[in-house]
Amino acid sequence: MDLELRHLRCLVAVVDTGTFTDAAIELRVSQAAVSRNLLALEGRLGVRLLHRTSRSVTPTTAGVQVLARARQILNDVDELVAEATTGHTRLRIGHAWSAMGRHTAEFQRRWAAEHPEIELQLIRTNTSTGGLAEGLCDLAVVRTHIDLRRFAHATVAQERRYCALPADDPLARKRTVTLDQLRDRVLVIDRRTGSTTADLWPEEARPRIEYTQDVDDWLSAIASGRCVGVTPQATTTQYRRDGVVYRPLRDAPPVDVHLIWHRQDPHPATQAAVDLLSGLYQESTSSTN
Amino acid sequence: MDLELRHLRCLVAVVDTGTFTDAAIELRVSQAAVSRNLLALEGRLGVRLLHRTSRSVTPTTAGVQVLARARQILNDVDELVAEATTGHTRLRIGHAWSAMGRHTAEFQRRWAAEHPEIELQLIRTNTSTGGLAEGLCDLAVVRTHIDLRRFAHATVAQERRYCALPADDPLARKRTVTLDQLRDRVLVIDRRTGSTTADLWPEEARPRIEYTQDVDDWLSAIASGRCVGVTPQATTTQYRRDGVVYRPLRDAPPVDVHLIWHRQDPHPATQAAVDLLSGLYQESTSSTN
DNA sequence: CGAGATCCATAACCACAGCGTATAGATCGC
DNA sequence: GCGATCTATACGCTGTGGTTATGGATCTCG
Repeated sequence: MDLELRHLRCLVAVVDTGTFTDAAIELRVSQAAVSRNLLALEGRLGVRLLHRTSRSVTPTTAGVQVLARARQILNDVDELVAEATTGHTRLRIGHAWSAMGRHTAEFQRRWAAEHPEIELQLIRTNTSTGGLAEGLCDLAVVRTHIDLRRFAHATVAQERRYCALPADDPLARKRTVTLDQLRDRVLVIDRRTGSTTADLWPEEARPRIEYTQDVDDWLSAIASGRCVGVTPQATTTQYRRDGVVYRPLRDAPPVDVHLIWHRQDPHPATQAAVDLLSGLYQESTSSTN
Repeated sequence: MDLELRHLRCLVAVVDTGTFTDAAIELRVSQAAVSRNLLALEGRLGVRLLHRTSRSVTPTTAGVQVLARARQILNDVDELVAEATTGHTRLRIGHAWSAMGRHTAEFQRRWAAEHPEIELQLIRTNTSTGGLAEGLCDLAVVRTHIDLRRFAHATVAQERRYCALPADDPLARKRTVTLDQLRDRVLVIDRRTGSTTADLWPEEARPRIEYTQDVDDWLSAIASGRCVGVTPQATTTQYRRDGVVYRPLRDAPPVDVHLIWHRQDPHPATQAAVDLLSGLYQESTSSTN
């Protein structure tokens, strides 16, 4: 037997109303139907979801878990229906860290002007595909070098890499830094966004490496004076902290900034967004260089 | 007729395989069943989802939209089943902006030590309830003063407000600033996070107000020298930019930091998380004050 | 303490939703 | 224009999910 929405609807109705009987009324079916649907659901999942006492029904630990997801799913289904029936559309753009840099505001302005009927949702993600693989967005702006065969893509910019140093580090007195000067330091890498940073050095001449789980930790590690970091230029204006300074890495290759989207059945507005974003990046590179 | 997962499964199978016939094989039903399920779905939504030519099937504009959501939903259902059958659990904590401040890392460490069986997901959100009302998380850390009757809550900290000034502003030379000194400036408010900022001034003596959609714009507006901003203390270490400096607002009341969660059927680990977080905030206020 | 009320599970039955088979209709390749 | 290939429709039939009825368990209260 396959899991169906019916089962989830029963579950939330029962928990919301507090009894099988009332849930049945709300769902406009008989109490017996509710009972069997829940037994079926519990059987399918292999877990008891509800404590039944003869006076009231409360979810078990597992029930609470399932309940949260079930509510979410039913909500998404409602949204799906609403969106399809009203013809409303939206474009979700995932941007990793600060890959969109300064263009965010201008992009939103122009998009609103050119495509007022399509709602724009900007989603900040830190996964390697900017949420595209997970279906969280229709178009993503990323830096990490992902498998470009999986997605359609456009390379819109190149960014210089910067070195993040403790303010009192001797290297901070220089205007620029080289890879070799970092060789004997401890390099801190943010696991989610810096996965390829280590490859800047040949395998036999790498700094010692530490990992952090998010940007806050990453900054803290550097501010403490213990580590140095490497990051694309655009992030340097956004993630700042006392005790951390940024210097250009003179001899590191630049990072590509890519737009990626689904090769098959792309969101209809994707091409328009790609064009607009490419244009913005284009303008800025030609003017600032 | 109610929408069921069966319909969505048919849709994605058809688009993935490219034909009704192959989709039917994949789903282990007859081709006719697939055909009718899709007609039913289209009927329910009132939109044509697929272009049928006798050679291939491609989704319409509306189809692509629905498809993305359908994939998401089916994925969520799979996760629900997997989670329930394996007994795996997770706790999702939504934190608005930087309301968790410096505690993030330490909290993760301690949680992993004390509850290794419960996966922690930290979700950055900017909605007024930190994603709690939308079902995106089980527990949220927020500053905005929401309707506390809707949720269970605990107040864990109070934060001083700071004023964000252009670096070359005359007020930037002072150590602290007062509300009255900002009265004739332009105050920029981030629409999602600063909804109550304006209330600091009596209605008749308010600065002129401008709104921005996100933090980047907010910082830009101040860096340009055009505006000033007001923000809780914790954000000042995380959102920095050249040309923006922060000064304590001497006479503004502090902001409360709340934990909020669902009053009924809370996630089983919620109480443990509340206790741990409260403890962390407690320690820091007693040590830094 | 026992009668009644209340609630979930089970049983027995039944209708129709949804499936399968067969086929018509449409479109493409050759 | 014929065959191949695809979707839609027609038409029974089966089984799923519904109904009503009832049993068993628990709580309420006289």
